[in-house]
Amino acid sequence: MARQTSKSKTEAEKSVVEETTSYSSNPTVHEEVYRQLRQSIVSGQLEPGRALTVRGLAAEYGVSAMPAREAIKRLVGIGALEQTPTRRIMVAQMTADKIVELTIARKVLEPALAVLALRKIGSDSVKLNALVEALSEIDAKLDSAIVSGNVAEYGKYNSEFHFALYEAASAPVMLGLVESLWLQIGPFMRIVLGRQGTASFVDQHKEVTTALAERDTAKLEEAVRDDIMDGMAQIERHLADQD
Amino acid sequence: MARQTSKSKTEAEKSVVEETTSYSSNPTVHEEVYRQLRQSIVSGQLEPGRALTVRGLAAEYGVSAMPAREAIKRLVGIGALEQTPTRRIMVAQMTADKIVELTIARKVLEPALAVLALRKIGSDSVKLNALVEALSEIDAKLDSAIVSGNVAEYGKYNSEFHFALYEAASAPVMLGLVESLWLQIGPFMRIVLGRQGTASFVDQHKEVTTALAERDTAKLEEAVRDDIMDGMAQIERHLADQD
DNA sequence: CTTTTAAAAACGTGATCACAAATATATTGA
DNA sequence: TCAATATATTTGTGATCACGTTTTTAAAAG
Repeated sequence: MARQTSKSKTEAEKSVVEETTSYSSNPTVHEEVYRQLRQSIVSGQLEPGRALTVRGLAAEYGVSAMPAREAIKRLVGIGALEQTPTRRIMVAQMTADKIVELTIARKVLEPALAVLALRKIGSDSVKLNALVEALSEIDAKLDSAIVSGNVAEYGKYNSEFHFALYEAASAPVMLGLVESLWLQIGPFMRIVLGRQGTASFVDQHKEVTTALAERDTAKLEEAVRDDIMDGMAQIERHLADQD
Repeated sequence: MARQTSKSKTEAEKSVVEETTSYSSNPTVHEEVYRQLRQSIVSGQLEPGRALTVRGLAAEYGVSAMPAREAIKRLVGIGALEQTPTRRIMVAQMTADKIVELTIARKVLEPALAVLALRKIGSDSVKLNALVEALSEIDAKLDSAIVSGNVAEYGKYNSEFHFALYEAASAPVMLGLVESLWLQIGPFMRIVLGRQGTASFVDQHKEVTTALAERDTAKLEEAVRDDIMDGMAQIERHLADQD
Protein backbone atom coordinates (compact mmCIF):
# COMPACT_ATOMS: atom_id res chain seq x y z
CA MET A 1 0.00 0.00 0.00
CA ALA A 2 1.36 3.39 -0.99
CA ARG A 3 2.07 5.70 1.85
CA GLN A 4 0.42 9.05 1.65
CA THR A 5 2.96 11.68 2.48
CA SER A 6 3.46 15.29 1.65
CA LYS A 7 5.98 14.23 -0.95
CA SER A 8 3.82 11.62 -2.63
CA LYS A 9 3.17 13.76 -5.67
CA THR A 10 6.15 14.73 -7.77
CA GLU A 11 6.51 18.10 -9.44
CA ALA A 12 6.24 16.41 -12.81
CA GLU A 13 2.85 14.96 -12.00
CA LYS A 14 1.58 18.27 -10.77
CA SER A 15 2.66 20.29 -13.80
CA VAL A 16 1.63 17.83 -16.48
CA VAL A 17 -1.60 16.28 -15.29
CA GLU A 18 -2.87 19.32 -13.39
CA GLU A 19 -4.78 16.88 -11.24
CA THR A 20 -7.40 18.28 -8.94
CA THR A 21 -6.77 16.48 -5.72
CA SER A 22 -9.77 16.17 -3.48
CA TYR A 23 -10.93 14.05 -0.59
CA SER A 24 -13.78 12.50 -2.52
CA SER A 25 -11.35 10.90 -4.97
CA ASN A 26 -8.98 9.37 -2.42
CA PRO A 27 -10.03 6.79 0.13
CA THR A 28 -8.29 7.02 3.48
CA VAL A 29 -5.53 4.66 4.51
CA HIS A 30 -7.35 3.36 7.54
CA GLU A 31 -10.38 2.53 5.40
CA GLU A 32 -8.24 0.40 3.13
CA VAL A 33 -6.69 -1.38 6.08
CA TYR A 34 -10.16 -1.90 7.52
CA ARG A 35 -11.44 -3.37 4.27
CA GLN A 36 -8.60 -5.86 3.98
CA LEU A 37 -8.55 -6.89 7.62
CA ARG A 38 -12.29 -7.34 7.48
CA GLN A 39 -11.96 -9.65 4.53
CA SER A 40 -9.29 -11.67 6.32
CA ILE A 41 -11.65 -12.17 9.22
CA VAL A 42 -14.85 -12.98 7.35
CA SER A 43 -13.04 -15.45 5.10
CA GLY A 44 -11.61 -17.21 8.13
CA GLN A 45 -7.94 -16.59 7.40
CA LEU A 46 -7.58 -15.51 11.01
CA GLU A 47 -8.64 -18.16 13.50
CA PRO A 48 -10.56 -17.29 16.69
CA GLY A 49 -8.24 -16.19 19.46
CA ARG A 50 -5.52 -15.17 17.01
CA ALA A 51 -3.58 -12.28 18.52
CA LEU A 52 -3.27 -9.02 16.63
CA THR A 53 -1.18 -5.98 17.48
CA VAL A 54 -1.39 -2.42 16.28
CA ARG A 55 2.26 -2.27 15.31
CA GLY A 56 2.21 -5.72 13.78
CA LEU A 57 -0.75 -4.94 11.58
CA ALA A 58 0.77 -1.61 10.63
CA ALA A 59 4.00 -3.28 9.55
CA GLU A 60 2.11 -5.95 7.63
CA TYR A 61 0.24 -3.39 5.57
CA GLY A 62 3.16 -1.00 5.34
CA VAL A 63 1.40 1.84 7.12
CA SER A 64 1.90 3.70 10.36
CA ALA A 65 0.26 2.74 13.63
CA MET A 66 -2.54 5.25 13.29
CA PRO A 67 -4.58 3.67 10.50
CA ALA A 68 -4.04 0.23 12.01
CA ARG A 69 -5.47 1.39 15.34
CA GLU A 70 -8.58 2.81 13.74
CA ALA A 71 -9.24 -0.31 11.71
CA ILE A 72 -8.80 -2.50 14.77
CA LYS A 73 -10.93 -0.31 16.96
CA ARG A 74 -13.75 -0.30 14.46
CA LEU A 75 -13.75 -4.09 14.27
CA VAL A 76 -13.69 -4.32 18.05
CA GLY A 77 -16.71 -2.04 18.06
CA ILE A 78 -18.79 -4.43 16.00
CA GLY A 79 -17.63 -7.55 17.80
CA ALA A 80 -15.37 -9.01 15.13
CA LEU A 81 -12.33 -8.52 17.34
CA GLU A 82 -12.17 -8.78 21.09
CA GLN A 83 -10.03 -7.14 23.71
CA THR A 84 -8.84 -9.08 26.72
CA PRO A 85 -9.13 -7.51 30.18
CA THR A 86 -5.49 -6.52 29.72
CA ARG A 87 -6.36 -4.86 26.41
CA ARG A 88 -4.71 -7.33 24.15
CA ILE A 89 -6.47 -7.70 20.81
CA MET A 90 -7.59 -10.96 19.28
CA VAL A 91 -10.05 -12.42 16.83
CA ALA A 92 -13.32 -12.99 18.69
CA GLN A 93 -13.84 -16.38 20.30
CA MET A 94 -16.98 -18.41 19.77
CA THR A 95 -19.20 -19.48 22.64
CA ALA A 96 -22.35 -21.53 22.85
CA ASP A 97 -24.37 -18.50 23.89
CA LYS A 98 -23.07 -16.49 20.97
CA ILE A 99 -24.04 -19.20 18.51
CA VAL A 100 -27.62 -19.05 19.76
CA GLU A 101 -27.73 -15.31 19.37
CA LEU A 102 -26.10 -15.24 15.97
CA THR A 103 -28.45 -17.94 14.73
CA ILE A 104 -31.54 -16.06 15.86
CA ALA A 105 -30.31 -12.79 14.43
CA ARG A 106 -29.41 -14.36 11.11
CA LYS A 107 -32.70 -16.24 10.97
CA VAL A 108 -34.78 -13.09 11.25
CA LEU A 109 -32.59 -10.66 9.30
CA GLU A 110 -31.36 -12.56 6.28
CA PRO A 111 -34.68 -13.93 5.02
CA ALA A 112 -36.08 -10.42 5.40
CA LEU A 113 -33.21 -9.08 3.34
CA ALA A 114 -33.80 -11.70 0.64
CA VAL A 115 -37.47 -10.78 0.44
CA LEU A 116 -36.51 -7.12 0.21
CA ALA A 117 -34.25 -7.94 -2.70
CA LEU A 118 -37.07 -9.67 -4.53
CA ARG A 119 -39.39 -6.76 -3.83
CA LYS A 120 -36.77 -4.28 -4.97
CA ILE A 121 -36.44 -6.05 -8.31
CA GLY A 122 -40.19 -5.83 -8.71
CA SER A 123 -41.45 -6.72 -12.15
CA ASP A 124 -38.16 -6.11 -13.90
CA SER A 125 -37.48 -9.47 -15.55
CA VAL A 126 -34.12 -8.41 -16.86
CA LYS A 127 -32.86 -7.58 -13.40
CA LEU A 128 -34.28 -10.77 -11.99
CA ASN A 129 -32.67 -12.92 -14.65
CA ALA A 130 -29.36 -11.18 -14.17
CA LEU A 131 -29.42 -11.87 -10.44
CA VAL A 132 -30.51 -15.48 -10.88
CA GLU A 133 -27.76 -15.94 -13.44
CA ALA A 134 -25.12 -14.39 -11.18
CA LEU A 135 -26.19 -16.52 -8.23
CA SER A 136 -26.18 -19.68 -10.35
CA GLU A 137 -22.65 -18.99 -11.46
CA ILE A 138 -21.44 -18.55 -7.90
CA ASP A 139 -23.34 -21.66 -6.88
CA ALA A 140 -21.59 -23.67 -9.60
CA LYS A 141 -18.22 -22.67 -8.17
CA LEU A 142 -19.55 -23.53 -4.74
CA ASP A 143 -20.47 -27.01 -5.93
CA SER A 144 -17.03 -27.71 -7.31
CA ALA A 145 -15.53 -26.46 -4.06
CA ILE A 146 -17.66 -28.96 -2.18
CA VAL A 147 -16.71 -31.95 -4.35
CA SER A 148 -13.03 -31.04 -4.35
CA GLY A 149 -13.16 -30.39 -0.63
CA ASN A 150 -11.61 -26.95 -0.96
CA VAL A 151 -12.48 -25.32 2.32
CA ALA A 152 -11.15 -21.87 1.51
CA GLU A 153 -13.12 -21.65 -1.73
CA TYR A 154 -16.25 -22.95 -0.08
CA GLY A 155 -16.17 -20.14 2.46
CA LYS A 156 -15.43 -17.60 -0.23
CA TYR A 157 -18.25 -18.55 -2.57
CA ASN A 158 -20.73 -19.19 0.19
CA SER A 159 -20.39 -15.62 1.44
CA GLU A 160 -20.36 -14.33 -2.12
CA PHE A 161 -23.65 -16.07 -2.84
CA HIS A 162 -25.43 -14.65 0.18
CA PHE A 163 -24.16 -11.13 -0.16
CA ALA A 164 -24.81 -11.01 -3.88
CA LEU A 165 -28.43 -11.71 -3.00
CA TYR A 166 -28.58 -9.32 -0.06
CA GLU A 167 -26.94 -6.45 -1.88
CA ALA A 168 -29.74 -6.56 -4.42
CA ALA A 169 -32.02 -5.30 -1.67
CA SER A 170 -30.11 -1.99 -1.59
CA ALA A 171 -30.63 -1.87 2.13
CA PRO A 172 -27.33 -0.61 3.54
CA VAL A 173 -28.39 -0.50 7.15
CA MET A 174 -29.64 -4.07 7.29
CA LEU A 175 -26.70 -5.21 5.20
CA GLY A 176 -24.36 -3.70 7.76
CA LEU A 177 -26.02 -5.65 10.53
CA VAL A 178 -25.74 -8.91 8.63
CA GLU A 179 -22.13 -8.22 7.76
CA SER A 180 -21.31 -7.78 11.42
CA LEU A 181 -22.86 -11.19 12.09
CA TRP A 182 -20.80 -12.85 9.37
CA LEU A 183 -17.67 -11.22 10.75
CA GLN A 184 -18.28 -12.99 14.02
CA ILE A 185 -19.08 -16.32 12.44
CA GLY A 186 -16.38 -16.37 9.76
CA PRO A 187 -13.34 -17.35 11.81
CA PHE A 188 -15.10 -20.15 13.64
CA MET A 189 -16.89 -21.41 10.55
CA ARG A 190 -13.54 -21.86 8.94
CA ILE A 191 -12.34 -24.01 11.85
CA VAL A 192 -15.47 -26.14 11.63
CA LEU A 193 -15.02 -26.60 7.90
CA GLY A 194 -11.38 -27.45 8.40
CA ARG A 195 -12.28 -30.28 10.74
CA GLN A 196 -15.41 -31.61 9.13
CA GLY A 197 -14.55 -30.91 5.53
CA THR A 198 -17.10 -29.79 2.99
CA ALA A 199 -18.67 -33.24 2.66
CA SER A 200 -21.22 -32.66 5.42
CA PHE A 201 -22.61 -29.62 3.67
CA VAL A 202 -25.57 -30.03 1.39
CA ASP A 203 -26.09 -27.26 -1.11
CA GLN A 204 -29.28 -25.45 -0.12
CA HIS A 205 -28.73 -22.68 -2.57
CA LYS A 206 -30.56 -24.30 -5.45
CA GLU A 207 -33.88 -23.76 -3.73
CA VAL A 208 -33.00 -20.15 -3.05
CA THR A 209 -32.30 -19.56 -6.71
CA THR A 210 -35.43 -21.27 -7.98
CA ALA A 211 -37.64 -19.50 -5.42
CA LEU A 212 -36.16 -16.25 -6.64
CA ALA A 213 -36.74 -17.14 -10.28
CA GLU A 214 -40.35 -18.01 -9.49
CA ARG A 215 -40.80 -14.84 -7.47
CA ASP A 216 -42.08 -17.00 -4.65
CA THR A 217 -41.64 -14.87 -1.53
CA ALA A 218 -42.66 -17.51 1.00
CA LYS A 219 -40.47 -20.16 -0.57
CA LEU A 220 -37.53 -17.76 -0.76
CA GLU A 221 -37.88 -16.87 2.89
CA GLU A 222 -37.97 -20.53 3.85
CA ALA A 223 -35.06 -21.52 1.65
CA VAL A 224 -32.78 -18.85 3.08
CA ARG A 225 -33.83 -19.76 6.59
CA ASP A 226 -33.16 -23.44 5.96
CA ASP A 227 -29.72 -22.67 4.63
CA ILE A 228 -28.90 -20.63 7.70
CA MET A 229 -30.22 -23.23 10.12
CA ASP A 230 -28.26 -25.96 8.42
CA GLY A 231 -24.99 -24.08 8.54
CA MET A 232 -25.39 -22.88 12.10
CA ALA A 233 -26.38 -26.35 13.28
CA GLN A 234 -23.03 -27.62 12.04
CA ILE A 235 -21.22 -25.00 14.08
CA GLU A 236 -23.30 -25.76 17.14
CA ARG A 237 -22.64 -29.47 16.80
CA HIS A 238 -18.94 -28.89 16.49
CA LEU A 239 -18.88 -26.67 19.56
CA ALA A 240 -20.80 -29.31 21.53
CA ASP A 241 -18.41 -32.07 20.45
CA GLN A 242 -15.24 -30.39 21.63
CA ASP A 243 -16.52 -30.00 25.21
CA MET B 1 -13.62 14.15 33.13
CA ALA B 2 -10.27 13.73 34.80
CA ARG B 3 -7.36 13.66 32.45
CA GLN B 4 -5.16 10.67 32.74
CA THR B 5 -1.61 11.80 32.67
CA SER B 6 1.65 10.53 34.06
CA LYS B 7 1.30 13.03 36.87
CA SER B 8 -2.30 12.19 37.72
CA LYS B 9 -1.31 10.27 40.82
CA THR B 10 0.39 12.25 43.56
CA GLU B 11 3.16 10.84 45.70
CA ALA B 12 0.84 11.01 48.70
CA GLU B 13 -1.73 8.79 47.03
CA LYS B 14 0.89 6.27 46.03
CA SER B 15 2.52 5.98 49.43
CA VAL B 16 -0.63 5.94 51.52
CA VAL B 17 -3.13 3.91 49.57
CA GLU B 18 -0.65 1.52 48.01
CA GLU B 19 -3.13 1.10 45.17
CA THR B 20 -2.62 -1.69 42.70
CA THR B 21 -3.20 -0.04 39.39
CA SER B 22 -4.26 -2.33 36.59
CA TYR B 23 -5.98 -2.08 33.26
CA SER B 24 -8.97 -4.12 34.34
CA SER B 25 -9.84 -1.55 36.99
CA ASN B 26 -9.60 1.57 34.83
CA PRO B 27 -11.79 2.20 31.79
CA THR B 28 -10.13 4.04 28.95
CA VAL B 29 -10.75 7.69 28.24
CA HIS B 30 -12.09 7.09 24.74
CA GLU B 31 -14.58 4.57 26.09
CA GLU B 32 -15.96 7.12 28.48
CA VAL B 33 -16.24 9.69 25.71
CA TYR B 34 -17.93 7.10 23.54
CA ARG B 35 -20.43 6.25 26.24
CA GLN B 36 -21.42 9.86 26.80
CA LEU B 37 -21.55 10.86 23.15
CA ARG B 38 -23.62 7.79 22.45
CA GLN B 39 -26.11 8.81 25.12
CA SER B 40 -26.34 12.31 23.68
CA ILE B 41 -27.21 10.85 20.31
CA VAL B 42 -29.72 8.21 21.36
CA SER B 43 -31.53 10.66 23.61
CA GLY B 44 -31.83 13.11 20.75
CA GLN B 45 -29.82 15.93 22.27
CA LEU B 46 -27.98 16.20 18.97
CA GLU B 47 -30.22 16.84 16.01
CA PRO B 48 -29.69 15.13 12.63
CA GLY B 49 -27.11 16.97 10.55
CA ARG B 50 -25.54 18.56 13.61
CA ALA B 51 -21.84 19.06 12.94
CA LEU B 52 -19.25 17.57 15.23
CA THR B 53 -15.50 18.06 15.24
CA VAL B 54 -12.71 16.08 16.80
CA ARG B 55 -11.20 19.09 18.49
CA GLY B 56 -14.54 20.47 19.54
CA LEU B 57 -15.62 17.24 21.18
CA ALA B 58 -12.23 16.89 22.81
CA ALA B 59 -12.50 20.37 24.30
CA GLU B 60 -16.05 19.73 25.46
CA TYR B 61 -15.08 16.64 27.40
CA GLY B 62 -11.75 18.04 28.52
CA VAL B 63 -9.68 15.40 26.79
CA SER B 64 -7.16 15.36 23.98
CA ALA B 65 -8.04 14.79 20.35
CA MET B 66 -7.15 11.13 20.39
CA PRO B 67 -10.01 9.73 22.49
CA ALA B 68 -12.47 12.00 20.70
CA ARG B 69 -11.38 10.62 17.33
CA GLU B 70 -11.83 7.05 18.40
CA ALA B 71 -15.27 7.67 19.86
CA ILE B 72 -16.36 9.47 16.71
CA LYS B 73 -14.93 6.85 14.38
CA ARG B 74 -16.68 4.08 16.25
CA LEU B 75 -20.03 5.84 15.96
CA VAL B 76 -19.41 6.46 12.28
CA GLY B 77 -18.76 2.76 11.92
CA ILE B 78 -22.19 1.80 13.19
CA GLY B 79 -24.05 4.50 11.31
CA ALA B 80 -24.86 6.82 14.18
CA LEU B 81 -22.65 9.54 12.72
CA GLU B 82 -22.04 10.28 9.07
CA GLN B 83 -19.12 11.67 7.18
CA THR B 84 -19.65 14.03 4.28
CA PRO B 85 -17.69 13.45 1.06
CA THR B 86 -15.32 16.10 2.37
CA ARG B 87 -14.92 14.16 5.62
CA ARG B 88 -16.80 16.47 7.90
CA ILE B 89 -18.64 14.68 10.69
CA MET B 90 -22.28 15.05 11.51
CA VAL B 91 -25.16 13.29 13.20
CA ALA B 92 -26.72 10.95 10.67
CA GLN B 93 -29.57 12.28 8.57
CA MET B 94 -32.86 10.44 8.20
CA THR B 95 -34.20 9.35 4.84
CA ALA B 96 -37.36 7.58 3.75
CA ASP B 97 -35.38 4.52 2.72
CA LYS B 98 -33.64 4.36 6.05
CA ILE B 99 -36.93 4.49 7.92
CA VAL B 100 -38.14 1.46 6.02
CA GLU B 101 -34.98 -0.46 6.83
CA LEU B 102 -34.90 0.52 10.47
CA THR B 103 -38.55 -0.42 10.86
CA ILE B 104 -38.05 -3.87 9.39
CA ALA B 105 -34.92 -4.51 11.42
CA ARG B 106 -36.55 -3.38 14.65
CA LYS B 107 -39.68 -5.38 13.88
CA VAL B 108 -37.79 -8.66 13.59
CA LEU B 109 -35.10 -8.11 16.21
CA GLU B 110 -36.81 -6.50 19.16
CA PRO B 111 -39.74 -8.92 19.55
CA ALA B 112 -37.21 -11.74 19.35
CA LEU B 113 -35.18 -10.09 22.09
CA ALA B 114 -38.27 -9.70 24.26
CA VAL B 115 -39.14 -13.37 23.84
CA LEU B 116 -35.56 -14.28 24.70
CA ALA B 117 -35.85 -12.25 27.88
CA LEU B 118 -38.98 -14.13 28.89
CA ARG B 119 -37.34 -17.44 28.12
CA LYS B 120 -34.22 -16.46 30.06
CA ILE B 121 -36.28 -15.71 33.14
CA GLY B 122 -37.83 -19.15 32.82
CA SER B 123 -39.88 -20.25 35.81
CA ASP B 124 -38.23 -17.87 38.23
CA SER B 125 -41.19 -15.90 39.56
CA VAL B 126 -39.03 -13.60 41.63
CA LYS B 127 -37.08 -12.48 38.62
CA LEU B 128 -40.21 -12.06 36.56
CA ASN B 129 -41.90 -9.95 39.21
CA ALA B 130 -38.81 -7.81 39.61
CA LEU B 131 -38.70 -7.11 35.89
CA VAL B 132 -42.43 -6.41 35.65
CA GLU B 133 -42.13 -4.10 38.64
CA ALA B 134 -39.16 -2.26 37.14
CA LEU B 135 -40.91 -1.84 33.82
CA SER B 136 -44.09 -0.60 35.48
CA GLU B 137 -42.13 2.04 37.35
CA ILE B 138 -40.52 3.29 34.17
CA ASP B 139 -43.87 3.24 32.43
CA ALA B 140 -45.39 5.39 35.17
CA LYS B 141 -42.74 8.03 34.56
CA LEU B 142 -43.39 7.68 30.87
CA ASP B 143 -47.09 8.38 31.39
CA SER B 144 -46.45 11.54 33.33
CA ALA B 145 -44.04 12.65 30.62
CA ILE B 146 -46.81 12.18 28.09
CA VAL B 147 -49.43 14.15 30.01
CA SER B 148 -46.99 16.94 30.84
CA GLY B 149 -45.73 16.97 27.28
CA ASN B 150 -42.11 16.67 28.33
CA VAL B 151 -40.40 15.52 25.16
CA ALA B 152 -36.96 14.97 26.66
CA GLU B 153 -38.28 12.77 29.44
CA TYR B 154 -40.48 10.83 27.05
CA GLY B 155 -37.47 9.87 24.95
CA LYS B 156 -35.46 9.01 28.01
CA TYR B 157 -38.01 6.72 29.63
CA ASN B 158 -39.12 5.18 26.36
CA SER B 159 -35.61 3.95 25.65
CA GLU B 160 -35.17 2.94 29.28
CA PHE B 161 -38.29 0.80 29.10
CA HIS B 162 -37.24 -1.06 26.00
CA PHE B 163 -33.66 -1.66 27.02
CA ALA B 164 -34.60 -2.73 30.53
CA LEU B 165 -36.63 -5.44 28.86
CA TYR B 166 -34.02 -6.35 26.26
CA GLU B 167 -31.14 -6.48 28.72
CA ALA B 168 -32.99 -9.17 30.62
CA ALA B 169 -32.34 -11.44 27.64
CA SER B 170 -28.59 -11.34 28.35
CA ALA B 171 -27.96 -11.41 24.63
CA PRO B 172 -25.13 -8.93 24.07
CA VAL B 173 -24.79 -9.49 20.34
CA MET B 174 -28.42 -8.88 19.54
CA LEU B 175 -28.55 -6.04 22.03
CA GLY B 176 -25.69 -4.39 20.19
CA LEU B 177 -27.56 -4.60 16.92
CA VAL B 178 -30.67 -3.04 18.44
CA GLU B 179 -28.64 -0.32 20.08
CA SER B 180 -27.17 0.63 16.75
CA LEU B 181 -30.69 0.97 15.38
CA TRP B 182 -31.78 3.21 18.22
CA LEU B 183 -28.70 5.36 17.71
CA GLN B 184 -29.87 6.04 14.19
CA ILE B 185 -33.45 6.73 15.16
CA GLY B 186 -32.85 8.77 18.31
CA PRO B 187 -31.95 12.14 16.80
CA PHE B 188 -34.81 12.15 14.31
CA MET B 189 -37.31 10.80 16.82
CA ARG B 190 -36.56 13.75 18.97
CA ILE B 191 -37.32 16.15 16.14
CA VAL B 192 -40.61 14.39 15.45
CA LEU B 193 -41.57 14.57 19.11
CA GLY B 194 -40.58 18.21 19.25
CA ARG B 195 -42.98 19.03 16.46
CA GLN B 196 -45.86 16.72 17.22
CA GLY B 197 -45.58 16.69 20.99
CA THR B 198 -46.24 13.65 23.09
CA ALA B 199 -50.02 13.84 22.70
CA SER B 200 -50.11 11.70 19.58
CA PHE B 201 -48.41 8.83 21.35
CA VAL B 202 -50.53 6.18 22.92
CA ASP B 203 -48.83 4.14 25.56
CA GLN B 204 -48.47 0.62 24.21
CA HIS B 205 -46.27 -0.48 27.06
CA LYS B 206 -49.09 -1.66 29.31
CA GLU B 207 -49.72 -4.61 27.03
CA VAL B 208 -46.04 -5.47 26.97
CA THR B 209 -45.95 -5.55 30.75
CA THR B 210 -49.08 -7.65 31.15
CA ALA B 211 -48.01 -10.10 28.46
CA LEU B 212 -44.75 -10.48 30.32
CA ALA B 213 -46.52 -11.01 33.66
CA GLU B 214 -48.73 -13.65 32.06
CA ARG B 215 -45.74 -15.30 30.39
CA ASP B 216 -47.65 -15.07 27.14
CA THR B 217 -44.98 -15.32 24.46
CA ALA B 218 -47.21 -14.68 21.47
CA LYS B 219 -48.88 -11.71 23.11
CA LEU B 220 -45.52 -10.27 24.16
CA GLU B 221 -44.17 -10.57 20.66
CA GLU B 222 -47.21 -8.82 19.24
CA ALA B 223 -47.23 -6.06 21.84
CA VAL B 224 -43.59 -5.18 21.23
CA ARG B 225 -44.15 -5.23 17.49
CA ASP B 226 -47.20 -2.99 17.78
CA ASP B 227 -45.28 -0.51 19.86
CA ILE B 228 -42.51 -0.39 17.28
CA MET B 229 -44.88 -0.03 14.35
CA ASP B 230 -46.75 2.77 16.06
CA GLY B 231 -43.62 4.75 16.81
CA MET B 232 -42.05 4.25 13.42
CA ALA B 233 -45.29 5.17 11.66
CA GLN B 234 -45.17 8.54 13.36
CA ILE B 235 -41.67 9.14 12.07
CA GLU B 236 -42.63 8.03 8.60
CA ARG B 237 -45.65 10.33 8.59
CA HIS B 238 -43.56 13.25 9.70
CA LEU B 239 -41.00 12.62 7.01
CA ALA B 240 -43.75 12.42 4.37
CA ASP B 241 -45.32 15.68 5.57
CA GLN B 242 -42.22 17.81 5.27
CA ASP B 243 -41.74 16.97 1.59
C1' DC C 1 -26.49 44.98 -2.01
C1' DT C 2 -24.74 40.95 -4.48
C1' DT C 3 -21.07 38.39 -6.53
C1' DT C 4 -15.89 37.37 -6.89
C1' DT C 5 -11.67 36.91 -5.20
C1' DA C 6 -8.13 36.50 -1.64
C1' DA C 7 -6.58 35.56 2.89
C1' DA C 8 -7.21 33.14 7.27
C1' DA C 9 -8.95 29.68 10.21
C1' DA C 10 -10.52 25.09 11.07
C1' DC C 11 -10.80 20.49 9.73
C1' DG C 12 -9.71 15.18 9.36
C1' DT C 13 -5.86 12.34 8.80
C1' DG C 14 -1.38 10.41 9.41
C1' DA C 15 3.02 10.23 11.93
C1' DT C 16 5.72 10.06 15.99
C1' DC C 17 6.77 10.06 20.81
C1' DA C 18 5.95 8.97 25.95
C1' DC C 19 4.23 6.19 29.47
C1' DA C 20 2.35 2.62 32.40
C1' DA C 21 0.94 -2.03 32.34
C1' DA C 22 1.49 -6.61 30.70
C1' DT C 23 4.18 -10.20 28.71
C1' DA C 24 8.38 -12.53 27.52
C1' DT C 25 13.10 -13.61 28.50
C1' DA C 26 16.95 -14.25 31.41
C1' DT C 27 18.86 -15.08 35.90
C1' DT C 28 19.10 -16.90 40.32
C1' DG C 29 18.23 -20.05 44.01
C1' DA C 30 16.99 -24.48 45.88
C1' DT D 1 15.08 -29.86 36.93
C1' DC D 2 12.02 -26.62 38.40
C1' DA D 3 10.16 -22.64 40.69
C1' DA D 4 10.95 -17.75 41.90
C1' DT D 5 12.71 -13.43 40.88
C1' DA D 6 14.57 -9.79 38.17
C1' DT D 7 15.31 -7.61 33.78
C1' DA D 8 14.05 -6.48 29.09
C1' DT D 9 10.74 -6.14 25.54
C1' DT D 10 6.23 -5.47 23.74
C1' DT D 11 1.71 -3.62 24.03
C1' DG D 12 -2.42 -0.30 23.95
C1' DT D 13 -3.32 4.35 24.98
C1' DG D 14 -2.94 9.26 25.08
C1' DA D 15 -0.70 13.51 23.55
C1' DT D 16 1.16 16.44 20.16
C1' DC D 17 2.60 17.99 15.74
C1' DA D 18 2.49 18.44 10.41
C1' DC D 19 0.14 18.49 6.18
C1' DG D 20 -3.25 19.18 2.51
C1' DT D 21 -7.97 20.08 2.01
C1' DT D 22 -12.05 22.42 3.00
C1' DT D 23 -14.66 25.99 4.98
C1' DT D 24 -15.19 30.43 6.73
C1' DT D 25 -14.16 35.24 6.92
C1' DA D 26 -12.51 39.46 4.85
C1' DA D 27 -11.70 42.35 1.09
C1' DA D 28 -12.56 43.89 -3.48
C1' DA D 29 -15.22 44.64 -7.55
C1' DG D 30 -19.44 45.20 -10.09
